[in-house]
Amino acid sequence: MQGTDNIDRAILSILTKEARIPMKSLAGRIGLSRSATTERVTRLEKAGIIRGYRADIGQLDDGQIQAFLLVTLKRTPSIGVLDRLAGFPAVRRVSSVSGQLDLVVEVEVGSINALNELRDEVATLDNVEDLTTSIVLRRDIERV
Amino acid sequence: MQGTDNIDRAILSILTKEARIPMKSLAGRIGLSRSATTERVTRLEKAGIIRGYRADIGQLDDGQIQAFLLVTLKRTPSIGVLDRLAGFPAVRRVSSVSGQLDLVVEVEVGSINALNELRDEVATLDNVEDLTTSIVLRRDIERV
DNA sequence: GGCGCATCCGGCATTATGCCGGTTGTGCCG
DNA sequence: CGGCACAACCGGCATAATGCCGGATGCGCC
Repeated sequence: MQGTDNIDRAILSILTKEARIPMKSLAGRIGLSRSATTERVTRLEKAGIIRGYRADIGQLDDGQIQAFLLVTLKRTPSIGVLDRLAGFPAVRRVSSVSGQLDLVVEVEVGSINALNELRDEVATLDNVEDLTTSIVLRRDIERV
Repeated sequence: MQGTDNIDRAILSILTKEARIPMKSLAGRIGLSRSATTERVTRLEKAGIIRGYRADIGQLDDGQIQAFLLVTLKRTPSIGVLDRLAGFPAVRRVSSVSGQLDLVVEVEVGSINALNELRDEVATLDNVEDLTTSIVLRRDIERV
């Protein structure tokens, strides 16, 4: 077994845009048999290179808002921390970019509690320098 | 037809975490028949609520870097602009949050050209106020 | 009542998948 | 050199999932 080669990169590139594509079609596009393709994808999944498959949600329901938590950290957070945050039902997306944490949260209007709980959770991180919560109504968001 | 109800929210919640789940399993979890579930998912896709399905890539190859383009815009960009940017092969993710544009790009080490081309493309947007390109090596990123 | 419509269900033909066994190429070592 | 181990590939068959119907049910409305 070796690392990620060009075929794997092609697979990742396609799956990044069409995660629900049948393995047979994926195989056809990259020029391999179905079984070989499935094998590669499985390997990528087990190796943690493919972390999972997510539906890309465009618009939100009117009955919901999106909240953005922008947090400045002293150092890059561990995967464990990010996974814990991502485990919150309200959390849509977590990204971390060199010392900055960016949460995209979906909350029911009227139940800002979920947002506050999450905010508290984030605040307990030992390396938080600054914490900003901005709430943006759906209409202001064209795409997230 | 009506807007997004609780069943749809359940569907979205599951698909957000397991986009490749078979419709049959999804149906079982939300307590509907397979055909009804498929119908709902199809409706969500056509309505643009589900924009697509993406593989969530964890680690990157050692032979690659990630580059982050942080752009400040005068106004929220149109979906067309974002889609055009997302069409670049190197682009992993595009997000836009109330006037701020955030590109996550994957580029081969040594072929910074792809990054520069993208940077130029972004610079042609008519409402760009500020453009910052930061390049972060893989080791600095625990999760994106 | 009777109509239109959204939503649901089950079934059947088609397609995709999981799971094999078998082949090929490559590096290693006696 | 011959043989071995192993990764990576292929095709095939039983099983599972999907696409695509027809038909039931509930609801608002003229």
